[in-house]
Amino acid sequence: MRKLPLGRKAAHLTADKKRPQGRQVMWEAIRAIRTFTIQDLEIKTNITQGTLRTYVMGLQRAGYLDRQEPERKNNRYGPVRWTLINDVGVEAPRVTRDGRHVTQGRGREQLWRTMRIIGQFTFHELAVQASTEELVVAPGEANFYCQYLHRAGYLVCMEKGGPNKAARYRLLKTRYTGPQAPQIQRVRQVWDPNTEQVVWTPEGQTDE
DNA sequence: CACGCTTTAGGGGTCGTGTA
DNA sequence: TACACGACCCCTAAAGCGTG
Repeated sequence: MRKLPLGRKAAHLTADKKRPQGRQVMWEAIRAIRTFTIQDLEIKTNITQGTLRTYVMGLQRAGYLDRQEPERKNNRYGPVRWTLINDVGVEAPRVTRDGRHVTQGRGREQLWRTMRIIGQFTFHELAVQASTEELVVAPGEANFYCQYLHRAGYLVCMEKGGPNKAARYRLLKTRYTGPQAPQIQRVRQVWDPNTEQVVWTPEGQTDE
């Protein structure tokens, strides 16, 4: 039995429905049992204690969990018990191990949401509309995202781009698959986390 | 149980080149 | 000139292991 590869796995691998991964599984288990020890979670999720611990600590520091100090008996401490005190729903909170909320991915989320709201746009317009006080979306980033969503069939081109003129795109209503923004992965394939499908690859086949 | 270290990949962005 | 597009870089999340 060889050790599994270390490190983070690609999104399209971890999103396998049969083996939903990591944070979401832990969060669902926590919501199900409300008060628990790390051992309880380990039994319920089959996830190693170290991984459970990092997430539990992050949740505690971010205010989702309450920690009850272990009782001391026979000079030994019992296991720490944790209680869910801030249940925010089915989506697992994204926190670091020191309790900060993760902001990565917000840019794409804002672009995706904005596309749906404004309907049609050039990448310049999209970047402006998607920008907030906390996070300014760079036009280049909006452009990049548009290109890939166009290839993947989410966007149709209303007017071709040209000199001094950015292409105008429209989001197909039927291709709004859900609130989670499609991701462009390192390998340049487009992954839709809503449908859990690869919707475009550089090799060209987009349909399954 | 807390914490530090390591590894791999994702997110976000810049930059260079080709082109109309 | 401004857009299209690919190559590359930096930071860090996620997951695991080891140690005090």
